[in-house]
Amino acid sequence: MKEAGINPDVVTYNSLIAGASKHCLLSQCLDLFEEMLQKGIRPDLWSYNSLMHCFFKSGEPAEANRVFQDIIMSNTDPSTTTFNIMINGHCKYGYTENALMLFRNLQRHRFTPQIDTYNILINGLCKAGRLGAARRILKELGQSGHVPNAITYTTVMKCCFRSRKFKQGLEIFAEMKEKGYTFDAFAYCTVMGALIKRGRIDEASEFMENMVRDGIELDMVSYNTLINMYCKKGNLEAAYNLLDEIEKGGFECDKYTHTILIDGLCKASNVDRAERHLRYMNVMGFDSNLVAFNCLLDGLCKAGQVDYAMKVFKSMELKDSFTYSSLVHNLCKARRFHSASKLLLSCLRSGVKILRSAQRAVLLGLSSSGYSREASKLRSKIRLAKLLQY
DNA sequence: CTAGGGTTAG
Repeated sequence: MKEAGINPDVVTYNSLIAGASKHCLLSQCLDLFEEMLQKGIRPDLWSYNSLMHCFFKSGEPAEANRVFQDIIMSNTDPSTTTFNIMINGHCKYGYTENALMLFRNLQRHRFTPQIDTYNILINGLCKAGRLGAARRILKELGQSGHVPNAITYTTVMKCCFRSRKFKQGLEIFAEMKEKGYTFDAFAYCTVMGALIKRGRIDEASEFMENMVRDGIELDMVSYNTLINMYCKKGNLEAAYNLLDEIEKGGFECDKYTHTILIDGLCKASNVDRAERHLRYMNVMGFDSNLVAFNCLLDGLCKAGQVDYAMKVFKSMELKDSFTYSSLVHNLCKARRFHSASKLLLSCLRSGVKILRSAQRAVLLGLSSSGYSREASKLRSKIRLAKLLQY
């Protein structure tokens, strides 16, 4: 455009900023913004909305909030999208109270929330584990005169599966069908994912067939679900064949694809190949391989290579509660109760949440192998940590 | 040109 002598305008810059935001390129977002100002092009609400979104996506909620304040203080009126981005961002970073407050403020003013806003809030509350609040908003949605759409249904269904209300989730799916909602890949993948997790592979298979019969084109998430299905069946050959097909079709495998395969290889007792695959993943430079590492760690332990697993564990730069819970469990299984206890203590000190079942395994292991004094010491430390949390 | 639902691990 520059070479052709066409001057970029605000829409040009907004498009670029949106693109950068989509790929989490915060510094490019800011550069574009700066460039725009230097050229004397005034950013509009779209620019600010995108910038806010980019800050949220890049883990800078405080900065996003600052942009929001700027919008409010300036002469530009925020749009519903502005509020939607804020509500979503607040929930994502655990500020569900702020999200709810913003929502209530909207209701008090001239913005009647649209179905999209309800969906965003319900989803945010569900993911933050605030099911009661989510249920209340869902009820309000019903009373508001808006009709829940496919997104609402998928959101609530996913929420049921997450909170282990499996039957209720399937009922929502049935209700969706009954009411004549068209199923898309989102709804199908939600249900298939839940079925696969519970080992009901054949049923998941049937859903996949239905999906194809419905004429829904498979996207990368659907392919990942299918690969996961093959892996859970133990058919790694089929999974790898599909991988080739996907790439021939012009799709690009993502971190989910590779993580699913790594877990599949571990579960098929092929830990060596899993480790090679993880190394390949690292060479490819995926933004996050934490889940893949967690899978490998578990696989190594289950294959009896606990020492090596500990070495890998120490080399990891990123760890989460999955890492610790699974390692503590596996150490107990290997009857290494003192190592498990040490690891559990480090979690208590750093505030990393760890499964209660893993904690119980350590306590039980210590006391049953003649270390009841250590067990009771650990028990009181667990209690203390719990008290300090609040 | 902006937001929102789906796929992975203990």
